[in-house]
Formats: sequence, structure tokens, C-alpha cells
Amino acid sequence: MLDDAMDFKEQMVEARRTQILMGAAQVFAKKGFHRATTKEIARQAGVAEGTIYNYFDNKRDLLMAMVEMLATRSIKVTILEDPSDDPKEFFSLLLHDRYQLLKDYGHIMAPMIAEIFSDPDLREAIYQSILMPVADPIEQYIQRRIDSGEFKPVNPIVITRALIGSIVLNTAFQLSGVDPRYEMISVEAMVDQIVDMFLAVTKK
Amino acid sequence: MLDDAMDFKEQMVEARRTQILMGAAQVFAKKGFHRATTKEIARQAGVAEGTIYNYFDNKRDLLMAMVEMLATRSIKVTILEDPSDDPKEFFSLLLHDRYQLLKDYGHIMAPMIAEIFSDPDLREAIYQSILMPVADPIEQYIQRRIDSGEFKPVNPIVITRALIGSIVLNTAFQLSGVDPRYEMISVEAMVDQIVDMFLAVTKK
Amino acid sequence: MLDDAMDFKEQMVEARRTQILMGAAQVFAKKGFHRATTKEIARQAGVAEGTIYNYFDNKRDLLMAMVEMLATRSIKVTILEDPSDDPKEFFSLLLHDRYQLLKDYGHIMAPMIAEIFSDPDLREAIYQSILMPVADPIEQYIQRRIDSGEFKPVNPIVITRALIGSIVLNTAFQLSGVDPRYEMISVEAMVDQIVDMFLAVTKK
Amino acid sequence: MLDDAMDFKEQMVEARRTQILMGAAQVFAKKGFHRATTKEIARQAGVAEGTIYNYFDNKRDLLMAMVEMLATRSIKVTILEDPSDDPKEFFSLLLHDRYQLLKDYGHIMAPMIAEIFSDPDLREAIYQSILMPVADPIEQYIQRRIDSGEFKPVNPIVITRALIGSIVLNTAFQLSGVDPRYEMISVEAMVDQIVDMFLAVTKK
DNA sequence: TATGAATGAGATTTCATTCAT
DNA sequence: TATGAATGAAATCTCATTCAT
Repeated sequence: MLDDAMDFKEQMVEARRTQILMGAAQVFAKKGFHRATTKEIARQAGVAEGTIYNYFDNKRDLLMAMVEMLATRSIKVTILEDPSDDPKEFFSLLLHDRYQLLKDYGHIMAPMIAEIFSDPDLREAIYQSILMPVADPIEQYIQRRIDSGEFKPVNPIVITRALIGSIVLNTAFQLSGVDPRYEMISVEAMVDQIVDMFLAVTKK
Repeated sequence: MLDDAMDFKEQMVEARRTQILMGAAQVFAKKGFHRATTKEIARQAGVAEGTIYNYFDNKRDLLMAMVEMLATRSIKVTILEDPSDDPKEFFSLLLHDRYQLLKDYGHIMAPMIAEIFSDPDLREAIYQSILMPVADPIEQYIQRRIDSGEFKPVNPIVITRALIGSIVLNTAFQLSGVDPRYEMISVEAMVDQIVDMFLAVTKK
Repeated sequence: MLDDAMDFKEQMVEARRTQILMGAAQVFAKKGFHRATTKEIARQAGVAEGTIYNYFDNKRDLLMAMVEMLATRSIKVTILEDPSDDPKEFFSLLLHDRYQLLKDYGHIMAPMIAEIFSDPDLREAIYQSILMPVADPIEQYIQRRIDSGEFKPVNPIVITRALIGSIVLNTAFQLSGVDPRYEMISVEAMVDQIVDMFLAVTKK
Repeated sequence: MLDDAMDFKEQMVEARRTQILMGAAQVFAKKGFHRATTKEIARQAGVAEGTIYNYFDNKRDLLMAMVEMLATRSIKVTILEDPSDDPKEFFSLLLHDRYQLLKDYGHIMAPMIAEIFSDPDLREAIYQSILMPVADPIEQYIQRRIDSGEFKPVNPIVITRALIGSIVLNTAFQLSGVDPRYEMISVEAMVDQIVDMFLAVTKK
């Protein structure tokens, strides 16, 4: 078979995978993993139920594939690859980016997170593919500033998790609507407040 | 019927409810809500499957009842009712207490949290029964210090969620074993680090 | 044991049986046999669930006992024992009596009739205890008039079933409300119409 | 999709529906509605249990579908659409036809009738689909003859129900074997006897 | 004898997965 | 490769019956 044909075929396969994955994401977001049926996923994706199994081994495999997909999107954070020298700018860009990611893909991530608790393999995959790629560069950024004497000698591991936990929980409230007071808090103010906190503890 | 007999019967009912609830908690923790079967819950609780339904309307009701149970345990935080004047002591006691709660009941809370995403009623119940009773007093504590000029004019809502998000995510890593470096970090050090952060941003 | 005590005890037992039977009749009437639960029957009868089983072998036994109970009530038809010489009066009294019986006990009989189709023993019991005691005297009444030359030589068996079928179906419509036109038809008119029919075919 | 393919598919679906419906009819006839299990219905129909639910929403839906099926068969009574001018012929054909229907489908109708008492929707459906299509034309036939002076001014509603009740109860005895004397009564004689009765009351 | 909590068999229904077309 | 009907295991829940008190 010619390479061109091969490529074309591979692209078709990839396109179909994505098509199914998007359908699954929609349904998982609405129903959660367990209540989502393959029938509804197939309908949402515009394929037959059996077709799903030509591209994925089983229903759980859809979840694992979604982790990969999100990982790909998530890695594109140039903020981390070429971070600003100004810590305020760095943290601010970072938190805004994470807020945006959660806003755009939070509904996709939620059902994955839900399964974390009962699926060790998925837990590991999410940790490796999604959390570590973000946390590691932040830790290193903090460590470098500590080494250069610019930052106080904080624990980068703990502080990085605190940073992520802070933005995640605040964003969750911002988006869930469970606390009406969050309607009065702009994203800017929210991010600024968290950035200030991290600068206060880190900057000398 | 005599009051004594009444009380005795009520106690029996309560004991049996708790027995079933504990069985459910075990299985939910191991399998998650959906993969946990009533058959296994019954076996774990040491009762027949049908007996579950003499005490709970349905499987989901077990989850709701667990929220109530946790709420009761959670509310007993005297730290919040009569908080220390020393902010460092206050935050430190608070975070240790939350760490302990997550350590003791995290495996019970996890499957509840997982269902949050696809069950609005449960979400509201958890917010009202578990999160608000802790968050509100903290917010008020911070607000009072701001009013008295002791704290900087931070946003108590955002800061409180940041505090909770920080301890929750760090505790999750501490307990999950997903990141081996957490074995080197003592709980003391972890809590101190987060407390320092909050003092840095709040204290003048 | 003294006879008096014996009698008293027997009366108590009989009273309790009737109490339970009445509760069962209520619930059977509302839910049908299968959807009626022993729990609800017990509540309706004002006894505990277990008590039912001290007086009846099982749930189906309640239905059989109800047949007996209705048979007792049904037999008290003096119209049949000492029938009027005037056929018009005889048929008229008879049909009014049957209408009244169906009105009073139709809701109790309905669930029994429903089970007739799948329970041969019950079918036989109802035939022997309820239908035959009424049908036989009517057949004999007709046969006697035929023999005396007062009636035409009709088939008493067929005619008797026709008579019963006529009053039963008309009463069913009269009571069920499924056909609103029956609201305009008085019971008198209905009975008269059916009586006329039987006189027309029988009387010379 | 081509029309042919469409038609073929529709036919397959219809065939499978009928196949399941027939299985259900068999089991309902033998056990009654409630004692019939989906497992046995599936076995009788030669499909898997789950397949039933691809064609019917639930078990009760099978009963409703059977009403429809019977209604279709029942309506084909040309006797009613183009009735004979001779009342004797009309009633005779009609009763023979009803006898035949009960003989052929009585076992299917019985469990439906049993549920009538506890299922108002089913009651209404049976009335509308099965009873009214037969009763209405008969009433109109009688009314027309009354208007033309050929019949006496009887009540067509009551008389029609009497007619139906008469044939139904007699047929029930004829087919059930509960009364051995019915073995001596030919269907001809039975029908003739009932026809005579209706002619006696109606014809001038 | 009365109770009612406990039982567990059994019923209905769902749905991931297979496979013939 | 795509389809979707068929499958049947498995899950939740009900409820007649038992039995210790």
C-alpha cells in the first residue's frame, strides 16, 4: 500500500476515534461514566454502537483515551516551557490558563476524576499525563528561584499542590453555581487573590 | 409502650442503620458507588440483602445517609466554635483537624465526591452539610480580623477555598501514595507550610 | 377445658379471622391479589404481619377463605328457597338481589374472579360455593314451570347462564363508570328490561 | 435507504414483535399476568430475555399490545359492517362469531380481563378497542329496527350488554369444562337458545 | 398467641459486548 | 469497516414467609 494511502487511512481512523471520543465526552459529562450508555454515546457520536468497539476495546478504554486527549491539549502550555521572569506574571498567566482549561474541559475531566477513586490505573494515568506535566515545571520554577535566593526556602512540592488545589476549588465554585456569592467575584479578582497569596509566601 | 422499650427499640434501629452504613462505606470505598453491589454491601454489613431495604429506601439513599453521618462527625470541630486568638494556632489546629478527618473518612468521602458531578441533589447536600459548616466559620474568622485591622483586606471567600483546596490536595497526595516524595514530607511540615502561606497573605 | 371457654376461644379465633379477611378484602379490592402485600393487609386489618400466618396458611389461602365467606353471605337468598309463583316477581327480586350483591361485594369478588383464570382450584371453589347455589335453584324453577306447561321448553341451563351473564355485565357497566350513558339508566329500568327479556322467551 | 430495504426491516420488526407477543400470550394464558415471568416468556418466544425489551417497554406493555392485536382481529367482523336484514340470521351469525373468537382467543383475553380490575388504563383500552367496536354496531342495529317499527321499544344499551353477557358466560362454561352438562349441549343449540331469547324480546 | 425484623429467592430491567450481515 | 439486533449476566429491589422474643 502506498504511504499516501496509509496516511489517509490513519487520518480517517484518527478522525473517527476523535469523533467517538467527543461523543463519549459529551455523554460522560452529562451522565457520569457509569450512567452513560454506549447506545447514547454512539448516538451522540453519530456512529453505530458496534463501531465504538472497532476503535476502543471497551467502555473504560474511552475514559483512558480521554486522559490522553486532554494530556495533549494540556501540554501546549508555553507558559511553563518558557516561563516569565516576573513571578507575578508567571503565576498569573498560569492560573488564568488553568482556569480556562477547567472552564473548557472541566466537564470532561469531572467524570474522569470521579473514577480516580476506584481505578488505580486511571489514577496513575491522570497523574502522569495531566497533573505531573503541569506540577513539575512549577516545582522547578519555584526551586530555581529558591536556589537563586529570590524566593524563600519553601517546600516546592507542598506549595505547588496548594497552588493547584487553590485554583481548582475556587474555579469549581466559580463554575458550579453552588455558591451565589461567586457571581460577584470576577475571575481576575479571584486569580489575583491567589497569586498574591503565593507571592506573599514565596517572595522575600 | 414504655419509654424504656421505645428507647431500646430506637437504639436497635440506630445500631442496625449504622451497621449497614458502615458496610456500605467499606464497599463504596473499595469499589466506588456504582460498582458496589447491594449483595456485597449486605455481606460486608453482615445482613441479608433485603434487610438493607428495611432501613434505606434505595442504594442512593445510603450515600445520602453517609453525608449526614459525616456532617455530624464534622461539625464537632470546637476549633471553629471557640477559635484561638492566635491565627497561627487557629490555622494549624484547623488544618491538622481537616487532615485527620480526611485520613479517617477520606475513603468514605471519595465515592461521595465522585457522585457530586452527576447528582445535583447530592452536590447541594454535601455543600450544605459538610463544606459550608467548615467554610463559613473560617470566612467569618478572617473577616473579623480584617475588620479589626489585624488582617490585610483579602477576599475571605477566595482565601477560604484556597485554604481548603490546599489542604485537601496535599492530603490526597499524602495519603494516596501516588507521589513517593510525599513519604519524605511529614504531616507537620506540610501543615506548617500551608499555614505559613496563609499567614503570609493575611497577617500585616 | 370447659365448653364455655372453648366457645369463647373459638369465637375469638373466628373474630380474628374475619378481621384479617376484611383487611385482605380491602387491599385486594384496591390493588388486586398480586399487588396486595401482606404488609398492607396486616396494617389494614390492624394486626402484625406474622399474625396473618397464625390464621391462614398463606396469602392464597386468604382468597380461598374469602370465597367461603362470600358463599355464606350469598346463600341467604330466601328468594330462591321460597320463590314467588309470579315469574315476573321472581326474576325481578332475583336480579335486584344479585345487583345488590355485586354492588356490595363486587369489589371483593373482582380480585377472586381475576385469579379464576390461572387457579383451577379457586375456579372450582367459586363455581361450587358461589355460582351453583344460585344457578341451581333458578334452573329448577324454570324446569318446574316447563314441566307444568307454564313455560316454553327452553334450555334451563343456557337460559340461567344467560340471565346471570346479563345481570353481571350490565351491573359491571352500571358500577364501573366506563360508559357514561349508564348514568341515565336507572337500576329499575335495567332490571325490568332484563326481566322482560326472560319472560318473553320463557312465558307462553 | 431503499424503500424495499425499509419495508423488509419493518417486516422483520413486526415479525419479531408478533413472535414475542405470541410467546407472552401462551405464558399469560397458562399462568396469568403476574405469575408469568419474563424469563419464561422469552423461552416460549424463543428469544433472550433482553430481546423482549428491544420491542416492548416493559412487561405490562405486552398486555397493552395484546389488546391492540386482539382489537385488530376482532374488528374484521363483516357481520357488523353489512348486517343481514333478517334479525335471526344477524344474531345467529354474530353469536357464532363471538363464540369462535372466545374459543380461539379466550385464553389470551382471560389474563387481560383479570387485570381489568386493578388497571384503569387497561380497562379503558379494552373497552375502547374490543368491546365498543362490537357493542356499538349491535346497538345501532337494534335502534334502527326500533325506529322502523320492526322491533319493540327495548333499551338497546341494556339489551346489547345482556346479549354479550349471555354468550360470554355460556361460552365460558362451554369451554371451561367446569360444568359437565355442557358437554351435552351443542354450540348450535346454545346459540339458537340465546338468539331465540333476543328475538322474543325484540321482535313484534 | 402476637409481633415485626430478618430473610433470600426471585422478579424485572439494564446495558456492555458480540457477531452475522 | 459499519451496523444494530440479539444476547444474557448482573444489578436493584420486592415481598411472602419464618422465627426468636
